[in-house]
Amino acid sequence: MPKTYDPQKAEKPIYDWWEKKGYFRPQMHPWKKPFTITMPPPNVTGALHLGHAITAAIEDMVTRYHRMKGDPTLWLPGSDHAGIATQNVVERELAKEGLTRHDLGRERFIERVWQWKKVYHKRITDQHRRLGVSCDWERERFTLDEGLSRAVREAFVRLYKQGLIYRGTYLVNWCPRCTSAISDLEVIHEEMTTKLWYVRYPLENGGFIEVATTRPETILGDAAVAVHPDDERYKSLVGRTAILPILERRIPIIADQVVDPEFGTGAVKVTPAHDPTDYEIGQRHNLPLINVLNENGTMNEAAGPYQGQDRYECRQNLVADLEKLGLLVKIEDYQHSLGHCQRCNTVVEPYISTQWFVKIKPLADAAIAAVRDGRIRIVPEHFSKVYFNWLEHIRDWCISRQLWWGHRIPVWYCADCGGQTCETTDPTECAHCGSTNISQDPDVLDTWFSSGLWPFSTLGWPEETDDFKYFYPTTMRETGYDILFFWVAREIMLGLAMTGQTPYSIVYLHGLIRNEQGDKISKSMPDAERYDPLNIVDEYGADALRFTLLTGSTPGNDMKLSLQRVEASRNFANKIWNAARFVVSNVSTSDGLTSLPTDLPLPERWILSRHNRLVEDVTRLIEQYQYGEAGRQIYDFLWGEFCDWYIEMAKVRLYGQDTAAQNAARRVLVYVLERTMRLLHPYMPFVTEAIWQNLPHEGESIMIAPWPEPGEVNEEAEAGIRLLMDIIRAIRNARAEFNVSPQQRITAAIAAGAYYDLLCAHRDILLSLARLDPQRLQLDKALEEVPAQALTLVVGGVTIYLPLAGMVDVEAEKTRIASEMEQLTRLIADGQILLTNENFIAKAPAHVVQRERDKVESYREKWQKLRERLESLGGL
RNA sequence: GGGCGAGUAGCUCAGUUGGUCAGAGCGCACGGUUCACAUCCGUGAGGUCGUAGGUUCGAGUCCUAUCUCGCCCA
Repeated sequence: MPKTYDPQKAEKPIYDWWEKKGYFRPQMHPWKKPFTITMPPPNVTGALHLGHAITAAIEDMVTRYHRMKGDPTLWLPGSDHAGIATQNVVERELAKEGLTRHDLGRERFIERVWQWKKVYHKRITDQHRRLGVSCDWERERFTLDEGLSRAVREAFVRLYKQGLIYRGTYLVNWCPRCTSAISDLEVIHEEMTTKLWYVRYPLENGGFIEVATTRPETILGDAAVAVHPDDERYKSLVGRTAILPILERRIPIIADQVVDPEFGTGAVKVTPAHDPTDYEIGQRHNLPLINVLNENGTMNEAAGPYQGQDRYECRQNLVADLEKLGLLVKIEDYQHSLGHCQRCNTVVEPYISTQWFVKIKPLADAAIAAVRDGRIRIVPEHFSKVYFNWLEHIRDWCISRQLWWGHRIPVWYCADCGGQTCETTDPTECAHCGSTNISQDPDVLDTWFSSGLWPFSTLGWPEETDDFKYFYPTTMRETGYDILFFWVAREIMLGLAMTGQTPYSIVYLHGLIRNEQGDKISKSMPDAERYDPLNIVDEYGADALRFTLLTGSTPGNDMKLSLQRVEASRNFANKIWNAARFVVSNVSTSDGLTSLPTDLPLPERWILSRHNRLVEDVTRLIEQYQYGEAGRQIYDFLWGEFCDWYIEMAKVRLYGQDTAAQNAARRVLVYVLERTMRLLHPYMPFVTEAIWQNLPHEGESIMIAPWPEPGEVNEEAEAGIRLLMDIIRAIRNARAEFNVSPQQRITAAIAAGAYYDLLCAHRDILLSLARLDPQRLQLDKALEEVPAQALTLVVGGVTIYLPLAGMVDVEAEKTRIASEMEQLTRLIADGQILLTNENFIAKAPAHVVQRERDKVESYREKWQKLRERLESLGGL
């Protein structure tokens, strides 16, 4: 084993070997309940970022844990066609060649996207492999696969036939750059400072009414002016007619409750075709829908003289014209939130358009019930509230997109009778009149419609495949909280609607990864490369990145990833690598794992007890979804107990003469390290495999080794070693305080009292770890004579005298002891108060009271010993 | 406007059923070529756990109010 662990060299061969061996494929034992998790499919055109890395780290950790537990474990990978995002990317590529998708035509364009998909898909899966994911690549799926497309088709047809999917002409969110409708969720509201224009509309028969607007170009689509019915200022104007500037259309002045008298002048223009509130006013007052925009954001023929101008160009020109006419009163700064397209950041327009919608209320109600009655548990729990809050106020879901890349809407329109035909197989004639003069809807479905079927479409649904029957419902959905609505809620709704079952029983939500400054990491950041997971893996290793992500965060909380932490994790990998090196160099292959000698010495009983405790705690924490805490405990045990203490104690025995003790140490070193590597394996799969292969072990690979079962805890051994450690620490502390050189062996006299046997038995450990001089260590139950010029340390009933030659000033030592006694007096007094409190004695649990009593008792004992010392030094 | 979360050592953060919970890593200071590891070892300094009340024998841990920051929805 080389002196330094090199992840760059180690990781790739290990991964290839695992994959070749088929360890990622589950064994389907019908009598066992499987653990199933489907991977959130990354967008096929992107690159993996740290969000994917934490997803992979958590899901792989959970997967490896369950696999080792013996559960038939399936982690199913895949990717998403990501309609708008992918189409945008490819269109941008085409633009470089001076082409649009229309130049290629639908079929050739889609071919082009497939080519693109192929390249990026490979890149993403390679990146995932670098992270060590143990997913079953043979079951990998893509949302546009034939099988998944059939699932989409089936889901659409079923919902259509149940009347839960309908087509209608409504105001939708329209992105003029994507020239497509988008759903409410895909609109990003951003607070912005814009202008508020105050415009006077002339009244028929003279006078004016003044309105304020943030979008003057929509004046061209105005159908009315509205005021609040109780607004005294305008009461007399209601029912009269205003004349729209420029177009000179006659529009009514109406009264409606929704008008806010505080906004602007209290009178508002009403543009039913370009504003949701105005749309509702229009419905109530029977106003015409006057659409003034084209799909691409230019003005249409209804805009009169402005036809053909871009919406913002028109705005400018219109305002200039109003000014010329003397109708522009003033312009103010105005702060409000503006909707932007999630994919291209273009300002979204409310736009009248014919689209397909899912009638969401019935689905949402079922999804709410599933979480409310506990069939699905969300971790962390507080996200349930967020989930309910959204589903309770949900609006119908616009699922059609005016794109080419995606699942085409399976509805055919009849040119003869106008009827719609919607079937799971492509129809050749109209279902209503039998005409063959039918044509398919040109639009495609929202990507999230297919993602929403992911937990079962990937397993073969709607076919009753073996996989579907065995693995569905899946166990867990693990993802970032930012797509709780986009994805998780829709999966639950569609899962219940399609399969009658919840798609999983646990939703585990992780937080977002940010940089040191707390910014969301994005491709546009100047130092984005530093946070490219692959660069981090190259520099520190996949294990280091994974361990950092897993232990650096708590569920649902964002994490600022600091590269210093990744470095610390890399150091940890190297630390255990070296611990293994030490163990391997001291054991022979005959030091097997199966049986441990009975009658083990104290340090061995201690580390085994600590290890057993660890197994129990880690298992419990993982079962409670506290993955970070579990990982931290493994770290603390390996570094803080196994390396810092047990290995050091073992050295004393290994290099000593007692062969039985040597043997015990060797066996226990291997036993504990091997089992702890298994605990750590889900967190750091590569280094643990590399180490495990060097240790005596049973089986081919650590990733299919069984998860350790906890054994006995030995309180007595833990107490004994705790005392030894306290004594050693106290001596080291004193040495450092008095600047004794680390290599210098010092004299000590120890009055061990009741612990005489214990200390005698581990005299060599004391000598070695506290660097005492074997010739000048006096160890007795009690000491008859004690040097005056010595430092006194009282540790749990044991008194240690360190005559640090010439360094101890008796007067100073007396003062030090006195002040320590004073401190103890305070602690004893505090304890007394508590112990004389009847309420405390009566109400606190017995073990808490007992602990308090023991504490006070030990303070008293220590105080007494210090007092004796003080007296022997001649008091103060 | 509605909802959610966070405020704990200089920095980044743990602390899940209220009773060794006042912790870790990094940073800092001092000392170290101890035969696994300088990607290391030993020792140390530092926080009245945002603020004010309350519940309780006992509260970073529960309740109320409040301040600051962040996010989501409308």
